[in-house]
Amino acid sequence: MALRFKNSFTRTKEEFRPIDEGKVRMYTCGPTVYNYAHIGNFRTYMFEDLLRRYLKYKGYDVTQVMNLTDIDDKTIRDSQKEGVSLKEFTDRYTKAFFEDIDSLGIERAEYYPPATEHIPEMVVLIQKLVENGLAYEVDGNYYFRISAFKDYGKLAHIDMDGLKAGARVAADEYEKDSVSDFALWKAWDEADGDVYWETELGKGRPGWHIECSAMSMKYLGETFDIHTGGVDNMFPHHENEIAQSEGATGKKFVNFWMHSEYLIVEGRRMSKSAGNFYTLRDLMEKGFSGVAVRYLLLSTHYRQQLNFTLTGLDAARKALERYLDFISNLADYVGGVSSGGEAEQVIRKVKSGFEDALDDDLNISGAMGVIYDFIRDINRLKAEDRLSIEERDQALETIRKIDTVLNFTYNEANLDIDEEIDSLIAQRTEARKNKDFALADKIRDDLIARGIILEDTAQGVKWKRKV
RNA sequence: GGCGGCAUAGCCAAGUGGUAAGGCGGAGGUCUGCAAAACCUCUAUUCCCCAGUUCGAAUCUGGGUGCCGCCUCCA
Repeated sequence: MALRFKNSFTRTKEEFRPIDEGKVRMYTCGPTVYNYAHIGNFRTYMFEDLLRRYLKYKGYDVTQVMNLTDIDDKTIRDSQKEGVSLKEFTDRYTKAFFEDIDSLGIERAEYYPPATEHIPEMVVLIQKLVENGLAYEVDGNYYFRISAFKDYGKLAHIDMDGLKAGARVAADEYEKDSVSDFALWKAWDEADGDVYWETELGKGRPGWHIECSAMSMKYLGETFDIHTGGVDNMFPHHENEIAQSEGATGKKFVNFWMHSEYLIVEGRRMSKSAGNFYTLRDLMEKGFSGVAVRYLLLSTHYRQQLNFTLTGLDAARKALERYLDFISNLADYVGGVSSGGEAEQVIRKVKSGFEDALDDDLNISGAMGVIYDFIRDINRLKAEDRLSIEERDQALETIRKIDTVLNFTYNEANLDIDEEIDSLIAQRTEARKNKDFALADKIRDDLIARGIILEDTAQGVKWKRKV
């Protein structure tokens, strides 16, 4: 089956073909570094991680760019509130962002351009828009003239004439030609303090949308393959990016637009302004691991709203445990007789099922379904001692290949041997030998309280950390 | 007012014309000192409601009900 993605632009599933054979260039809207990112943000980054990992699994050479918005109203406001420089402020949250994506096993993009390091590129782009008659200046502010760009609204399918002139239009934007025109460059005012750039456009700072146009085209070219973000970015942000980019180059900006749905919490919309959000750090403080959060965020299809609950996170943790135990127990399996071709069939089935599902617009639920079928089938052969060493190795190789996409095993490196635990296990083994089960069980319970789970197997005592 | 999405078991969720995947939870069993892990069996006569098309519909059409999102800087 061919790889197909739902293209938000055409609103249909289309076969994916990159511009350059074997290479994919993608731009993923990144964080505004003014706070710890919440799990809704990470839901989107997780979808993008799945996308890039699956593209790599399919053999594509992926170049991904994720911007870091380190200059906007919020970063200025909050850094001033704290009395620290913009740089010091945004550096702190940039660092936190990278720590968090590491905790979640999200693979690094090739480029993380910060907006503040690309002011000259933005200025050039704005000048070009002025030249093309698509931008105008009022008191040092530059705006994009939407009425001059005839395709405006084609991504979000919004008819500008039909827009309700509503209460959400800020009162202080009266100087624009049209309320819908958006800012490309904002002239300095006192509230900006020492945050400004002296440029050919004057003293000021960029608008929000322009950074994505400038930086995406710098690193990926004027036309590239995939652009992603949360659905809320579709309008106006992505619509504006198209207007800015195509208005400047006259070329098609992006071939495939992909948008992830919201994560909601207990059935309600989560947002930074509503204050009902969980950061990754909040969940880790409650004792959940990054990989459990990863499992939850990854295992719901990206175009489906994900209703986050702590109960759901716990269910995800348990399902993940089954997956991890499968791999770990399979690796320890000493082998039995050959299954006579059954294992091979099971392996073939999971490979094709996994790929067919993900080829179909990243249908992760379908993919997880066939993986759990595979786990049960192999475990059954194991239970019947009908899995040879060779077959075991093939099964292991298969699940590990699959795991390059899912990446649920990245915490395994943490399972380093702890001398104290070994010594307690030895004490317990001795107690069991002496039929002192009360002591043996106490040691086991104490370890469980510390997140260490013991299993008595035919090959001896195994231990693992709670995920 | 405009645009769009969703409704499948206690919970999460796949399935877009051929007779309901998978996970969590629950019940019983095998194994075990007891557990854990694993395996086996069971857990939706049915997919929000009504009507229609069809040999056949969770899937298509029409109508209804309920929930949600976007409509100018929120992933």
